[in-house]
Amino acid sequence: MNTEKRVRVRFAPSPTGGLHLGGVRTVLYNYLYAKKHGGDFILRIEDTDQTRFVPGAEEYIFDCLKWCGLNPDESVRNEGPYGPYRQSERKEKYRLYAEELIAEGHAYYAFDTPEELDEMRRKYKNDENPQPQYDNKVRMRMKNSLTLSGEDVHELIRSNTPYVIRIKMPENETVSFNDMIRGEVSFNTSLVDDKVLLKADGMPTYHLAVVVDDHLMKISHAFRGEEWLPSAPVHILLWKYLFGLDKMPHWAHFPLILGPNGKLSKRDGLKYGFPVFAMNWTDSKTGELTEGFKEKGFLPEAFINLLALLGWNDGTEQEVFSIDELIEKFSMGRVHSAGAKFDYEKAKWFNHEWIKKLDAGSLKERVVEVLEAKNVKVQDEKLLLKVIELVKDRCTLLTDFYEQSAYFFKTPENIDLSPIQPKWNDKKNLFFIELLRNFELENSWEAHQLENSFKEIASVNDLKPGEVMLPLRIMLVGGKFGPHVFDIAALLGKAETIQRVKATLKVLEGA
RNA sequence: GCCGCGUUGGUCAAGGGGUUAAGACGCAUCCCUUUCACGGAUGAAUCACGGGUUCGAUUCCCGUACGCGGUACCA
Repeated sequence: MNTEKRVRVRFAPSPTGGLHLGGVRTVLYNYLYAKKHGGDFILRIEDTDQTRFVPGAEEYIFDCLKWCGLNPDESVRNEGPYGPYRQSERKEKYRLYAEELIAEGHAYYAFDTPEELDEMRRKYKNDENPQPQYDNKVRMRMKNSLTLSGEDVHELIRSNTPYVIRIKMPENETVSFNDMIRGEVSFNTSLVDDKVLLKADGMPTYHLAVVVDDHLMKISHAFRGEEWLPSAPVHILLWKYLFGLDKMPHWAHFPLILGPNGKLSKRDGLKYGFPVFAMNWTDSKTGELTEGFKEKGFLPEAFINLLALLGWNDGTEQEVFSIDELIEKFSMGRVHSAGAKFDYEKAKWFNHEWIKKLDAGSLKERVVEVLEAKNVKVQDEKLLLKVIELVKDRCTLLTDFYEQSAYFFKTPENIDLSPIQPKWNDKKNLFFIELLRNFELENSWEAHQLENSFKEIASVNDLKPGEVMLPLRIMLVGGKFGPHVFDIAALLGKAETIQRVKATLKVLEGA
């Protein structure tokens, strides 16, 4: 195997819809590995299935990667020397290799129609073999260049009979390779089917394309999800036949990210109320919107962090990592081999940690976005920064900034009086009238000063400060939450504070 | 069915022949706080099972069970 070549890794999604958590983690591990080793991260679009073309899906993938900060070094948007980076545009390249395999006896033409394939499956299906494969046991009974005469084959091709090219899996050989995460993995070739390499429309299947492109693009390390492990022997053999095992990239198959039942799916998200895609995705056919982590209020820093730790850790107790720390500390050897169940509670914890960790300046723009989406206008940036600093500890998702800070920028529409109304009395009313008078005379308008005079007036009125602090909070905030009341009043300013107290007092008096 | 990969608290997990089997999330209780959080403390909760190997297995080997993945002219 090539050990000294420049590190080049690739993420090869098929642009068919939303970009899944597991997909982003695959991107991340590829990216981290590339950056750690000073290599290249390539994005290759696997769009060989024309029936599954989804408009906008490719752009969406770029948007997601951009949001995550995992931009490729080479892609359809940033071509390197190994383009094109879209497989549909490389169509012509694959046939040659498929023909080469046939010439060497490693593949064959197959003319079986879909109906004939169905029939074969029906015929051989039984309890012992519920899903018959097109393999060494049946290939000699099918319509292909192994069973037909050379003349017949030529004639069929000449008459434009649709055909595919299948790999001819050897019988009873052991194919093994060394997976960077799992160690040696081996397969008996008799149990693997004769996968289609080139489809009737002339497009390659994933199996051919991945090998050819990894070779042509000089990929040094091929990383992908565990769902690909069963077809690895096909890829290994293709490497052996076409380019030589010594040129083959190093492999690693990442553990799956599981949902409550099996491989995490879009459905799980819907069912259990958490996002599965990186960003919002709208199905163009059904119009169905699937919510993304971004829109749910996740920071990309946290999203990356949580994904990195789902299947990997650095062996210490550290859990919060910046992307630079991840690049520094990542190693394939510490990636788990077992699947990890996604835990949304823990995901939120990561986000909370990142909100607490980031300073107001770095949070600013994203908070403005949240507020403006809810029609809260922010004019005063200095105020905004102070507000963020004051409330960020109590925001788990970015969207929480709305509830936690909107009242600084506009008078609350709903004042929840239920916690104070039952205990409201003349004594408290008098207190607030006096407090208001005091506020009017106050010059410094600073939290400590406000608190001191508040307590003084309370004791003069024979009230415990606690009895009137909650009412003040509700008058200013609208509910039982938020930072220290006097910090709130200080930031609200004299005029606004007085106005809010007056307004609510009026309601309470009227009741 | 067959093939492959897995299996440490509910979840993420460290550890890997001798440990009181870390830590985190979540949960519970308490402290702090006259709100809600943050923070701090404490607690409940784990090596799937059976055989080996060994003086000694959670750790190594083999089975079994279970889970997941694959079994398409989809990736």
